[in-house]
Amino acid sequence: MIIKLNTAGSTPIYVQLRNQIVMGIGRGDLKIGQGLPTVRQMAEDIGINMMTVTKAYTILKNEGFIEIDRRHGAKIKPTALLTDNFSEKIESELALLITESSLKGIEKEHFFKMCAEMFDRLNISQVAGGNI
Amino acid sequence: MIIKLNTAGSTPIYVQLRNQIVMGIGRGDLKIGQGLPTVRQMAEDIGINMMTVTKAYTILKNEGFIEIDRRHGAKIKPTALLTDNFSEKIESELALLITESSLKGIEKEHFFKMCAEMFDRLNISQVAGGNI
DNA sequence: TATTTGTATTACTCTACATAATACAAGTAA
DNA sequence: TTACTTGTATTATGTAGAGTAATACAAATA
Repeated sequence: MIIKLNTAGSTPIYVQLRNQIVMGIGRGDLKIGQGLPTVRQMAEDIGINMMTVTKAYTILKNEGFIEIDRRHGAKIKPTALLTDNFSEKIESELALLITESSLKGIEKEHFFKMCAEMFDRLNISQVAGGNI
Repeated sequence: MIIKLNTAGSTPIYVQLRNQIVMGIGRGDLKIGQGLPTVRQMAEDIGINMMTVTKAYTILKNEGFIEIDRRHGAKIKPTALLTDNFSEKIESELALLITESSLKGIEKEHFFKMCAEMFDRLNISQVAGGNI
């Protein structure tokens, strides 16, 4: 999968990497059960420090999106458990986004249309022959 | 309006203040045409530095949510202009939020229900006798 | 046994955040 | 005019996070 980082922006690299992996799973570029590159390999591939990759992987592990096993490496997990924390995070971010959109004149119908398209574009899939 | 800040968290104070003001407009606590407290007053009210308030106000001004006039102070603007930048920001954040939600097992229908409730809760209103 | 893995530690530089103390021009109100 | 308030700007300081770099180590693999 191709990782695009914006080192000029203010968003931390480990956050960008974490988000790109999440989006990669959503698009189907990364499949459930598929292994991620090792922290050293990923660091070399995208030209950043190993510890920065570790930080992103650790967050993804804590969020339940991947599991890390020394024997099998990092793997994409099936549907992650929805915790109260994560639920609150999603709701508060969504509320802010909807308020901003509305203040900017985006109609409810248009917003829903955008959401529908994004949902339809999702392609969460499993790796061929994967035993989940 | 009541401003709640979480100084323990990692979100910068000026970002929290900016978000709270946006949400305040959306809820109707702050009405279009209404004046915001001066930077010095706001700083004193919520117990932070004047420059931190200035930072939040400047962002809101650049985003088109308020206008600052030395003669009239800071005022909430009517519907802000939707720029390409802001449109892209909303779309990318929404895409990430939808992907995360879906990976966490939140169904499309449930997501739409949340959105609908949030839209219905909005109460963007004008100040009484305000000449916009 | 040699290698790879995730993880941990320490040290260092750089930047952002927040506060503090002033200062000043523009506008307001006495 | 004078005194005050306003938004804005500057400089300095302390703290914390981000990112890199160089190692180190136990667990697992080949």
